[in-house]
This record gives sequence, C-alpha cells and structure tokens, in this order.
Amino acid sequence: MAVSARRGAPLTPEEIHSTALRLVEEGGVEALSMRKLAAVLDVNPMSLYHHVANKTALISQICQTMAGRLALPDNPGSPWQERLRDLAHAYRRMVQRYPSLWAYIHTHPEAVGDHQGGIWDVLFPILADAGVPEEERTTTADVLHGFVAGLVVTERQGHIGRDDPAQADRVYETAIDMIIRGLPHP
Amino acid sequence: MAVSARRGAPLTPEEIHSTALRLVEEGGVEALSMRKLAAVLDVNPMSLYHHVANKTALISQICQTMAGRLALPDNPGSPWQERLRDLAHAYRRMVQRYPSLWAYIHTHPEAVGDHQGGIWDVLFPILADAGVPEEERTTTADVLHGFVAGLVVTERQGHIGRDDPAQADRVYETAIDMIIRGLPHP
DNA sequence: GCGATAGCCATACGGTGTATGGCTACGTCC
DNA sequence: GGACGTAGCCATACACCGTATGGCTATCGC
Repeated sequence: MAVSARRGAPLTPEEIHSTALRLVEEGGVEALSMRKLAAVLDVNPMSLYHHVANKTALISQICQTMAGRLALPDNPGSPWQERLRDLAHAYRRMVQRYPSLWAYIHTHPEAVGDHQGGIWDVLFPILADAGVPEEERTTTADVLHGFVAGLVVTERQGHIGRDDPAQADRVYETAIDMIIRGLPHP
Repeated sequence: MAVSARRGAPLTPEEIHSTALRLVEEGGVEALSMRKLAAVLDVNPMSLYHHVANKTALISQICQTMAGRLALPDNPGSPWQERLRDLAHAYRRMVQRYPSLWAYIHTHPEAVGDHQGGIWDVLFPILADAGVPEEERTTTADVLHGFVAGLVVTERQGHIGRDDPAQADRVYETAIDMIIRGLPHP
C-alpha cells in the first residue's frame, strides 16, 4: 500500500539489508548512513524506519545476514585438527570479504548475540573431539575466537603480509598450528 | 598572545591531550567530540585547531599518550617464559584501563605507527631468547600481538568472565600457557 | 462506502567536524 | 614610538548525520 512515488515496488527488509551490506563492503561501516542508503534505494530516508528500528539494529541485522553467508565446512569423520583448520580458514575468508564489518563485530559483540549461530555449532563438537571437558568448552571457544579474530583483524587492517599475501597465509597456518598444539588434549 | 577571554592561560597540547584522554576514559572514543572537549576546556571549538590538526590526529596523539603510560616490565635475567607472561599481564592491565581506546587502536593500527614504541622493544628480545629466528621475529610478534589483543578486546568488550573476574584471570593465564607452549622454541 | 492501517514523505531538531575569515594582543624591527 | 607579523582565539557558516513528529495516500477488511 502506498508505494513510493519514485519506485515501483515497496521496500523489503531483504533489499534494505543487502544494499546496506553492499555499501559497507564498498566503504566500510563508517560509510553507511541512513541518508546514503535511502538515496541508493531511491527513497526518502525516513521510509527506512518503517522496516528497521534504527541504524544500530540495521547494522546488527546485516551482521547476521553476513554471518548467514558463512560457508561452514562440514566434514565429520575427519580428525578434529583438520576440521578446526577448515573452520579457521572459513572464518578468515569471511573476514577478508567483510573486513570492516567484522572489525565492527569484534568490538561490538552485542551485534550478533551470544554463542548462537553456525560457528559455535561447528566449533563445540570439534572441541569435544579434541578432548576439552564440557565445562571448559565455552571459555575455550571464547579464547580461540578471541585469538583468531584478533589475528585476522590485525592481519586485515594491520600490516601482516601487506605486500606478500603468501607470507600472510604462512603466518596464519603457523598460528593455527600454535593453537592446535596448545589446545588441552590428551 | 591573545589569551582566551574566558580562561586565564593559553591552551597547551598537554592539557588538550590529557583532557581528551579523560573524556575517552569516561565515555569511550565515541564520546569524544571536539565541541565537548572545547566545552570542558572552556574554549571555543575552533581554538583547538590551533593545537591539533584534526580529530583523528588528536586521537592518534592520545593513543601515544596512553601508550607512554604503559608500565613495561623489565626483568632481564628471568626466563623468557616469565618475561613474556609479565608483558602479557602489563598489556592486559593497559587494555582494562582504556578499553575503548585500545579497541580503537586494534581496528585502526595506523594510529600508533609501525612497530615502534615500548612493547616491541621488550617483546623482540624475549622472542630472541625463546629461540625464534631473527627473520621470523617480526611476524611472530605480529601473531602474538594479534592473539593477545584479540583475546583481551574480546574479554573486555565481550563476555568472557563477565560475572566472575577470577574466571577471566584463569582464562587469560591458560591462553598465555597456550602461547608459550605453541611458540617455536627448542 | 468506510474506517483502519501500511507505507511513504516533508519538515525540523540537535548533533557532528571543520573551512573561512576576522579580531586582539604580543614580539620584533626600524 | 610606530609599523608590522603573527600567535591565539572566536563567530559564523556549511554540509553532513540520526531520527522525532506528523501528515498524506493507497490499499485492505468489513
């Protein structure tokens, strides 16, 4: 009802989210403004507020849109070391695709919520197979996540392997080795 | 010359930096605005621009002010494991004191510059004593820094040990153990 | 037909960083 | 002592931001 005069079809949350995500991909989180987003969507800025509560809710939603695009490896049967490595690689690919947004998540963990979503569902069984006692798995997962997220954000925004991507790959591999070696397993 | 009508003395960079740092301590980086800072200093906003180039330069400077306050442990003679642990603790204390600013540095590494400053001067000899070959020390240091920074930022802004600080301490200790165990040393 | 309502939009408010240019008081030189 | 440069400060203005408020219109169920 009452479709925009300039557009043919009404706005949809999906359209808003994917367009916002595109803006963030192109210019970082700080390049996302409600006004710019509205301009791209050819709509009045205030129209957006009929579909999203406010800007932080929008960012939260596109974070989850992004997390939903995470292609999680699923190779039960492989040894846990290999599955952990695959998961770490998937995580890194995701960060490399949306570096700015991932840095945002890293410093605004409330944007994605607590331990729900794909990563944790994959990580916990891996830790179980690695012999981490159940009562330690949550904190172990937090430590690993902190390690990996910190490393990848540093790599992406910092200077690790700035001029030699292969070097960055090697560093990342070494880091995963460190983690596997350091995990408390029998 | 031409001192402010409202204030007795002219502005100094030190005054600006420490006041800005105080604002950041109290309300996070996003609570720092040139106008608020000017109001606290009882000065016109534009007067600040005679002492700092712009806001990002100001943040950069207060990052270095903060880094200068890092009390670095200096205990040569101790085994490298202990010195690494002490350094990690010093780092964590610093993050806990300025969590918001440190999160900013973590995602804006250009604010502090490349590998200069106290931490690296302490870390490199430790890695040397740990047997890390010279050509690997820079990247190893980057990995360790990424690990620790990520973990501490996660801990501080996330939920590790939210209701039990002692638990957070234990997690951190375990994480350091993991790092020490994982370091390539003979 | 009619009221409810979903969707959209115009306007406005208070906030931001900072470009521009003008004022004043001091230091330095003739 | 007078002229001048300039350091420090400030008023104004611009373009942007997020969003509260309230009104318009087209569609739906009745």
